[in-house]
Amino acid sequence: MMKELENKLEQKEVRPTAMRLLVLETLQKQKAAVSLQDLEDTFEKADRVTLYRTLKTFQEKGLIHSIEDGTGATKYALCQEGCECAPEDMHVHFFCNSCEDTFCLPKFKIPEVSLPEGFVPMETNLLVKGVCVNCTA
Amino acid sequence: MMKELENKLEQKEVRPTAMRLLVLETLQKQKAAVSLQDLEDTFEKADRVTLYRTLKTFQEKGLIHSIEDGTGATKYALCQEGCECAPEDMHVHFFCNSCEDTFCLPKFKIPEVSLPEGFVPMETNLLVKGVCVNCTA
DNA sequence: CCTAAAAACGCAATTCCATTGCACGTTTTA
DNA sequence: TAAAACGTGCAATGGAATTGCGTTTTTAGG
Repeated sequence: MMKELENKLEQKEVRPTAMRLLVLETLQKQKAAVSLQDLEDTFEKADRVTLYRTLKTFQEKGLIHSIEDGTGATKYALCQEGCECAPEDMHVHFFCNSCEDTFCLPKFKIPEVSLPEGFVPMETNLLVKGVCVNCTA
Repeated sequence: MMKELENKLEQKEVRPTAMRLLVLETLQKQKAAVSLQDLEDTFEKADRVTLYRTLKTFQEKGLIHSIEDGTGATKYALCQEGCECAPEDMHVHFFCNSCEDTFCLPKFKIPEVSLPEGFVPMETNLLVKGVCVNCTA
């Protein structure tokens, strides 16, 4: 199983260190996006900066993407299957006002947006706030 | 002219102090959204906190709205005519990667987004990043 | 196998932005 | 006009992101 994680890292040209494997494993388990603080809480022994740089590396290599959900803390999420984390492949993020979790909704594409003359779009982020499926019950 | 500004404030139940009139006047002149830092640079004599609270008041009273453009600093913009700054009246914001200005595009509505079963949307923010009309030349 | 170079890590410290507490002056209102 | 409410300025705090640098670990070459 660790082998799978190793492969995943190596495919993206990220050297599979112990720390990185653990972080990747954790990210895979999550249903919601995680913040740096969340990771710190998960790995109490690990250094904040190491985790920070791990996330940064993952992001640069296209393993994860970051999300600004308005809470002030950046959240991170692995892209699910089918999502390349590429700018063109834009999906929706949902922030739950109740549980304050942020979800990545790769299956729900952002509709085309019309812009004024001369504005050239490169990437698009759509953040929907509301109540998530776990909190509507 | 100052009278107009005064009226605008009073209509929103904001008492027209000297500082507030100046800030409002400045905001009206802007084509792009401004940050607290921008205001500090404009009014070097004014206190950061006063400007901060002025913006906060304006926002609470519905004169302006805030924008998170991913730069870390919150930007603020007056709503143009026709925009009520209400959650339902959602418009697009455009961040220029070149000049790093953020524009409010009230004429361009956010298309309806479909969400998974059980997710209830309440407000929506669409941030498009790219190159603005001033930088495409 | 050994060593030099490169990469990752850990700790300390800094920066940037947002926010709060409190004292003081001004405006409103009873 | 006195009390209360409000606005302003200064000092200080807090949270998150980020950098510097020395140490450890890993990699690649001899």
